Amino acid sequence: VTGGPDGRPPPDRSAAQATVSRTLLEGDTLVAARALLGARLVRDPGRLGGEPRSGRIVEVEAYIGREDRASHARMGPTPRNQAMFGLAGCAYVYLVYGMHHCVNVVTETPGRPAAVLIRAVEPVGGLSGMRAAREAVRPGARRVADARLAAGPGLVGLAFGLDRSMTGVDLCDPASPLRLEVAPADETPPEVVSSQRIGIAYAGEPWTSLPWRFVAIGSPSLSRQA
DNA sequence: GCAAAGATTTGCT
DNA sequence: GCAAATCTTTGCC
Repeated sequence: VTGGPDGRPPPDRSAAQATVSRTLLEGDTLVAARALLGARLVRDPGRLGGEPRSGRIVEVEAYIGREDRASHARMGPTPRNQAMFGLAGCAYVYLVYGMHHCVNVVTETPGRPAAVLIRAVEPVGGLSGMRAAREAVRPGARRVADARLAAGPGLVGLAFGLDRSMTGVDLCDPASPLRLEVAPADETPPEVVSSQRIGIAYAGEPWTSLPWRFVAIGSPSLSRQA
């Protein structure tokens, strides 16, 4: 290893885990959605404090193109959804029902709106921070099992301290405060099953029936039974 | 300018 | 099983 222009050694990134490849996310959204199962969602604490929060992605949904009547991109680019028309690998975080923040991974090429909604994560690290976030929103609420801390799209946002300011963050950059890391090399890839997307009855057919939801079979952290 | 519904979660009936 | 919480964005007047 040679030194940098200023003579100092380059920063040591050998300990950092690799992030999900942008090339993968720039391709077919259904392929990317399946591939994201098993990957890790990681949040550096920053001003939130505590240890880094991380978890294994176990449930996702695909939203593809302007023609998808269930997609936020169905009415063309707007201030809210413009991230979906941007660079693959960036985050699109939106507020739903006035209280829940949900995070998507943008896919495909700029100009064509597509994204993968992260619907559920199996907590791996930083669980105390996830519990603290929950307690801050609902003081005295019933205590849930560790596996249920991020078992739904709104809960992922809460557990990882996300809001719309995270929109545009590059999830493929190892230096980002929020990123996607590949699964440990010794981990067996999850067995995957697809089914209909949830909560999109307004879209009508054929959109409501498309099998664009993917879950890791047997995970205790799914938003509902596979 | 205003009314309506939403890629949800929770707790009570 | 059902309705409330909560506020942004969209659709129509």
